[in-house]
Amino acid sequence: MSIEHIKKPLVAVDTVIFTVKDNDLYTLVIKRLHEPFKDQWTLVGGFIDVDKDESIEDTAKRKLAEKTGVLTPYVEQVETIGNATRDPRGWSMTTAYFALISSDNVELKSMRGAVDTKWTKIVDNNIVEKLAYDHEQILSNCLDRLRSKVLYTTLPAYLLPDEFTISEMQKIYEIILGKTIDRKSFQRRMFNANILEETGDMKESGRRPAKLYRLIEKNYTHYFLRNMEGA
Amino acid sequence: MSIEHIKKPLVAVDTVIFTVKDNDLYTLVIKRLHEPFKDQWTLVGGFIDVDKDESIEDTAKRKLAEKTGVLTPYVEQVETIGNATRDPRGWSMTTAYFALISSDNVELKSMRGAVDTKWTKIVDNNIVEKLAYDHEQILSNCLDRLRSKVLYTTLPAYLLPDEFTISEMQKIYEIILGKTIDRKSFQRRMFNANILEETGDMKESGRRPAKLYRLIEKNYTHYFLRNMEGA
DNA sequence: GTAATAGTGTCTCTCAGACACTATCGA
DNA sequence: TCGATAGTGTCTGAGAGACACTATTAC
Repeated sequence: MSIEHIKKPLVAVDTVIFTVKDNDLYTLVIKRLHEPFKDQWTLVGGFIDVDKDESIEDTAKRKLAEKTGVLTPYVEQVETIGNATRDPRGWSMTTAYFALISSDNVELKSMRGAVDTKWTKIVDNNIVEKLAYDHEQILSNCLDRLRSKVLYTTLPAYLLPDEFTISEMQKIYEIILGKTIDRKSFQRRMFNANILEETGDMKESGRRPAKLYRLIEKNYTHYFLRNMEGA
Repeated sequence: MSIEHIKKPLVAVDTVIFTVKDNDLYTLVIKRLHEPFKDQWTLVGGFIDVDKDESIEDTAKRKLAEKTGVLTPYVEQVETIGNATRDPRGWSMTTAYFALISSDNVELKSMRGAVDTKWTKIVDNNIVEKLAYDHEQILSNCLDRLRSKVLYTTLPAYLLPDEFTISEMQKIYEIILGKTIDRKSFQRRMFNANILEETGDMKESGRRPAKLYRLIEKNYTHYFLRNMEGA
């Protein structure tokens, strides 16, 4: 059988991009302009363009750049779903990624009056918008991956600005996990990991000023040997 | 732009199936019968058949069943690689899985004189056969995933027969990790996890007989909160 | 002074590593 | 008896959770 005669599935990429703003976790959704599912919300994604994209991760990054206006600092592949029923147009597959970006760094193209793109708050594992296709399942799986990694990595650092206080870092962890963490335990864990250095400056906040830190290695993720309590 | 005009990539599935026999970890490889890469070894895989396969995981399981003769008890998706250069026939992608099976359960179709399929030993992260495409990279990534999961899960149980001694279980862990584990620590960890029950029988071996155990829940994987020493 | 947040001291508990000791088999 | 493997007792140390205490700011 020659390769030309194989019926090929439709191939897409979808990314769940997370950011944290104030006291909440947000993700970016887009309104579809065409059928199927016209006017419904979806994740950031699209078909692979064999002419434009050198690799599948390029597709993810290109779509993200188009929607957020910046290069996303962290992108991780989560899963690929493919079956006969998820798209009414036929057998289709999608590779799902999740991305993290500091809300300080995101140039909110989407918030500049664009009606077809918006950041939506994640409350109790869900968002108010109904998502088309199986995108709610994908969002849920990406959230699970993020939450489980938060228990044993320093991934949330990608959600912080370049300089931050230890309390701000802890707050990000707490927002993702949806629960509070003991301050002393958190600080001991982070300081022992040797990933932070003091900037020398303090953050003034009206109360006692806090030391500012930055990551010693900007794109390094530390893996701890023990989980934080996940129960 | 209509959906029919999008140029679609080639889509394949490849699986690294592991088994442990005697004192070594093995994986199944296949010799290609056609160009490109005719007569070179590859992983177990093939193109998605949009008519036969309901889902992408079905493809993986179907290909495995064809080659091993049995339903594989554990299959996990690892990654999807897609780019313009990995296949000389054009932009192609593959979703990689790894599978685990007890050497007792595998009906070695491949060993019954088939010259195009064989189990090959993994020594130092590698096999003697050179693999076509980027399959060595895929093998390496699946091995990494397996090794890292062994440090905090009971996944290796899928490599054991239904009834086994705790020493046999430990041996599997040691073979995968390539290092010895303290017996007392290992037993404490497994017994505290509450995943094993005594069968009541003993395994006679010429020396002191050992208690036989089985999994309380056959398809449950326990996740520990702490890693074994991975350093 | 108070309120609020930053920062530290320290006790307890869990569990992994290390390692020694005992038990039970065949020869 | 010995050699080999099975099974257990127990000490140590790392690090997480809990929680109390001190420090520094604005008011």
